[in-house]
Amino acid sequence: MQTWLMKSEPEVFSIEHLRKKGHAPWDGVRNYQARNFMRDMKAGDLVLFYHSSCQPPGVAGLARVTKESHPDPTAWDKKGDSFDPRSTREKPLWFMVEVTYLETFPHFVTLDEVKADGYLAGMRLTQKGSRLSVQPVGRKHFDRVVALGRDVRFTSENRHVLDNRGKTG
DNA sequence: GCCAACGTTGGC
DNA sequence: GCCAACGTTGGC
Repeated sequence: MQTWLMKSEPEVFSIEHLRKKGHAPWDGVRNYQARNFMRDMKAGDLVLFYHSSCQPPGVAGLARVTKESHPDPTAWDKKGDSFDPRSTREKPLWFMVEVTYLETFPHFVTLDEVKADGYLAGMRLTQKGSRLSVQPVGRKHFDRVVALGRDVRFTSENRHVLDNRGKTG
């Protein structure tokens, strides 16, 4: 099983949208590298759902790949924003996968936290100029982000537990 | 809104 | 195949 990170602008499609729908086509990707990574995805692969172009950006939760790559029909929709006349039904150019909602982290793992975490050094996400909307994540990095996201000690309601440690004793 | 860092396009 | 112009991403 491989692990990945996929970016979405929450104003367009957030993890909350995915939660409500249950599953969704990850369509509209128009970058060759990202497309190639999606082609490598297998059903069952796990995905960090990343919110981009928002304040703050960061990893919001987890999803699972539930359908392997198949032609992206939005490339054929002349009226849509993702239309690409080079993609035909006979020779599709763009592909997509289906992702299914797994969980929203109790703690939203911000990009700043990812950058500051020693275990996460070298993640593609934080490398300069890296803009890929679909990218592989090493298993150790993946597990670390999940651990941060699930650690309720870091949630805003519980932050004082850590902040106040030692102040009274 | 700015702009750095890429990626893509198309003339030559 | 080179590269200038243009488009996009996405943090800031």
